[in-house]
Amino acid sequence: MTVSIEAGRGAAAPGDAFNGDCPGRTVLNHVCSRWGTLILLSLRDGPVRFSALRDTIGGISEKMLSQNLRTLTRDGLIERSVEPDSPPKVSYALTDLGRELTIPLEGLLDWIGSRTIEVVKAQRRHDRQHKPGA
Amino acid sequence: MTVSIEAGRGAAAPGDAFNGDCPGRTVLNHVCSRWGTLILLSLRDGPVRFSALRDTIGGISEKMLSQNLRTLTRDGLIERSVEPDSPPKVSYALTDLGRELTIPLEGLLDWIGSRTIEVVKAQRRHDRQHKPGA
DNA sequence: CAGCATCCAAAAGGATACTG
DNA sequence: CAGTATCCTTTTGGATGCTG
Repeated sequence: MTVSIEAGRGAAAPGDAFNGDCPGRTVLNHVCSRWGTLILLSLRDGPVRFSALRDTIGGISEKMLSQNLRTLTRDGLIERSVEPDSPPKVSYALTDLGRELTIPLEGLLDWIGSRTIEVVKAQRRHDRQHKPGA
Repeated sequence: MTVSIEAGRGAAAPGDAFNGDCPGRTVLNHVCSRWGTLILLSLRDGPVRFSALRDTIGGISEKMLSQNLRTLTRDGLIERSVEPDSPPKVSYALTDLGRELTIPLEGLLDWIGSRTIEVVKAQRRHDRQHKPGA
């Protein structure tokens, strides 16, 4: 089995995302999930409240938002804080760990912002060539 | 309903990943899917054959590999080429568009490689505090 | 307001069998 | 080798209703 482990080391690198059994894969899946990236990026400019997140991220349900928020909090990437008011005010913010992560994520977002048009063109080109319709 | 488009702007930016209806969201989902990121990153060092990809990406099934490969090809991010041999040799390579994308993606992978340990620690800390067992 | 629980629909994903 | 097709399981996600 091609599980080449760094000579001598007792364990495979935990951060190896290519290895389906490594924690790194789990982290990748949390961060790079349907909603994870958008949630993290929504927090770039400071703490944001639950309802604001829901409004910022088009199409997310409260259930999914809540669920992802819990996962990312557990991962130490974001932090939850409650102001004991009535009605309650809960906001979420990036931790230092999470903030590091937004650097490549922002690069990804920027790329999408500028290159999506190219992708759409490619899709159309592809569809024309492969569905020579009648 | 509630399709509030940012007032003032003539059209919603196609690349706005925060908007659930924009092509940018679709692109984000293709790139940042369970397998998309790993496939793209597997192609960093040049063309790779189907079976090699399957072996590199731990846990992926042939079905998912094939499916994602088709999607990313349609998006213009990777390119499929066949050497007409018997048995056939098919390989996949990044396009210029796809290569740009690997820059932030690589940043993400690097972060995972170096910070996964911190994430695991955070998870354990969290679990200890929230499951005060007995 | 922020959220969890429940129920149900839809999509992703895996195993297997089969083709050029 | 490099897939496709089919079937079936698992996961994801949404709608709704209820709490502090």
